[in-house]
Parts: sequence; structure tokens; C-alpha cells
Amino acid sequence: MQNIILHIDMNSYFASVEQQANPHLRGKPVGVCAYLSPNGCIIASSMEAKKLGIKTAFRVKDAKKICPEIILIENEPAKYRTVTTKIFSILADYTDRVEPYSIDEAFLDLTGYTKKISNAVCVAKEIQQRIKVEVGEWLKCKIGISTTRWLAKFIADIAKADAIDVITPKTAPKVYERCKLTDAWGINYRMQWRLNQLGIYTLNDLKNYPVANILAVLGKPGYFLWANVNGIEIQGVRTQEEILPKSIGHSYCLPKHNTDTNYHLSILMKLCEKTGRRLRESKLEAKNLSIFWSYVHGGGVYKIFKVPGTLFTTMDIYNQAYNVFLNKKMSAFKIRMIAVSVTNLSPLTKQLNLFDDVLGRKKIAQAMDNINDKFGEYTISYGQMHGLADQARDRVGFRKTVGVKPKLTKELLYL
DNA sequence: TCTGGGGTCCTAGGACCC
DNA sequence: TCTGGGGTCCTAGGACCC
Repeated sequence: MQNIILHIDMNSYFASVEQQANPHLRGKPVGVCAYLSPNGCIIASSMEAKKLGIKTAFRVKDAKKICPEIILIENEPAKYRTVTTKIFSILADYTDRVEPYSIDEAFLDLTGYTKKISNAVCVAKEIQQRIKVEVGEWLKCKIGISTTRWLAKFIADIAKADAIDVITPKTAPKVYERCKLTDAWGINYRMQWRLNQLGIYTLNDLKNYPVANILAVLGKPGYFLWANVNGIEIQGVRTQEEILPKSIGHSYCLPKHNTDTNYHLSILMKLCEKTGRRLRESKLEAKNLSIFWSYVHGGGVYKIFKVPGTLFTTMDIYNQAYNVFLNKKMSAFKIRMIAVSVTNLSPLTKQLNLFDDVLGRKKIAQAMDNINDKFGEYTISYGQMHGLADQARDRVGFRKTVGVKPKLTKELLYL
């Protein structure tokens, strides 16, 4: 029995959400940036901006040169997540097998709903319509339909905006004829080069290549590509509950390049706090910590290690990160970016009890999260983060910093 | 190639165990 | 201390993705 898989891909997502929310942006070239500075980069652009040559990852200054009339906006992740939740709840009306792939993409397994591609096309049309009516007319999506997850995404990737396209293993060779190798999910220029070395120049070359040879030369990644283009399912649709996150982390490119350790530590604390909050929201604990920083003039330090016990509170994470940072940092070098993430995650098992020393700290961390949820980000925070608010307030990700902090903050930190 | 910030999966090689 | 062969865990890093 063949499966019926849909891949939904929102068009120019962040820019479309902004156009939906702000009518004065509609029909105009809009660029959504990581942050508004000449060196900031465009992370999404509207259809109008794309037509004028604006591409993702352009720097702000270059985008302005190419298209002086472009309207630039700083991104607001929370806003986009809210819209995503609405869209995904529409998808959930058709099947419980919905896999959120990214903030603007999802897979649907309709196998239990219908066996016919023609029915799937009707569902796809209805989904497009409902998103426009229930979420917003500026939110358009393209939908790929096939028998495997990879083929559904492949056909959606090459589809025009707002299209519904179907591909089956039978019709695939014809479609491959008009595609480049790098149109395929999983092939970028490096993999393309390696495939070329084997005499593979088209997707049909790859499809017809002896599987044993490709496995021998390119290993598993090569086999996966071969199986995918041949319509063999490698990994079906998995629901959110079936996918436990593997890592949670945050990184930050510093707006000021200097050697000031206190400044660096305050950024480090902020990253640990953001990471810790998400860890607690997900009700997970971590066994490994990874910390990375790079220097302005090249090079950097990457360290990943198993910690004694588990990580759950912000201070658990910060204490470990702090030790590595102070031990390994070259004090004369200016730092460009810092990243923190936790891995080796597992569900939090114990009930939190305020009278247990370790668990008590976890309970305090959760109480602080609750206060911040209710009154705004960083209403209550750790002492290390003080002094950062002024520099951080106008930065992306930190924009929601609340200027007024209660006086009890420092006391709470040292409980 | 990098620019931003968030991820996944896979592999190599060393340490350590029986 | 070294001999063999098998295994796991840990850390580092590459190659992709949005």
C-alpha cells in the first residue's frame, strides 16, 4: 500500500506575516533582518523584494544598494511562532500525523485519511483556502504531494508560489529531467562536486547509479540520496511527540568587539538563561553542555562535555560554561560570537520539591520563569545579567528586555 | 566565503573496559 | 608491560537543513 504524504511550505514566511500584520507593507518590497545594522543580514524577503533581486542572507547595506526602496524590519520570532501555531492547528484537522519540520514547513501523512492522490489534492486546496481565510489572505503556501516524505518536499521545493504539485516514483524521472542536482533536498554544492566525481551529473544519473558503488564511496549519506530519488521511504512522518529534541541552545554575535571579560560573561549568562528556560519549558534535563566562541580575527574554542549530574537551572548551565570560558579564553583576543547549547536530553522525572537542596534550586528557577512569563522577559533575572540591558535592549532577540527590574533580583540569585 | 541564529545526523579516533 | 579482539563511551568536527 502506498502512503500519501503532503509537504506544506509557506511562501516568504516572515515577510508575509509582517505584510499581514501591517497593511502598509503589502505589495511592497520588504526585508526581514536579523537586526537593523549595515552588517545585519536579510533572513526573509517578500515576493516583491525577491522580484527586485533581494536574496536571503544578503547584508542590509547590499540590499539597500540593489533596492533603495526596500523596507527593512527586525524579525520578531514570537510573532511568527504564534501564526505557525494557528496554521498547524488547521493541518491537525486532517490527520494526527503532522510533523512540524520548521517554523514554516510541515509534513502530513494522509495515508489513514485517503488512498487516492486526487483526494489529497482536494485536501491541499482546502488547506490553502483555510489558511487564507482563517489566518490571513497574505499567507500563502505551496504544497507538494507524493508517496514519500522526501519526494513531497522535493516537488514542493521546486514548485511555484501558491502551487499544488504531485510527483510519484513513476513520474519522477520526467520531473528530474528539468532539475539540477542541487534542487534536491540534501545536495548542496559540496555534495554535487562529490557526485560529479562519480560521473553523476543529473538526478536521473543518481537514480540509475549502482547502489553498491554509491554506498561504498559516499557511505550512508550517499545511500540515502539514492533511495530518496528512487522513491524509497527512509524516514516516514513523525509527530512532535515522537521527536524528542536532541539539543537546545542559543548563540549571539556580539555588537561590540572587545576583550572585556565582564561583558562577555553577562552575554554568556543571558545565553544560559535563554537555554535554561527552554529546557524547563520542555520539562527536560541535559547531561552534556557545549560551549563555543569565536575570535574577531579568526579561530575559536569549541568544547562539548558530559557534566557531573544533570543540567536544569540557569545556574547549573552557567557554572559549567563559566569554568570553561575562563579557563580557555585568550584574554587579549576580541570575541565575535558566543554559543551555548545543551544536549543528551531526557525527560525530567522527579517531582520538584522546595525542601530538597538541588530540587529546591530547580523550583526557584521555575518560579522565576513563571514571573517572567507573566510580567515579561527578564522582569526577574540573575545578577550576572545586570548592566547588559542597556546594550541589549535594541538588539534582536533581546528586544523584549524590560528596563525596570524589581529590587529583589540580586538577593534571589544568591539563595 | 561570510554575513544570523536555530537545528539534525553521522563519523573518526582516543580512552577505557573485559 | 604486552599480547588479541571485541565492545562502549566520549569528544571533536564535518555536512547538511531552514
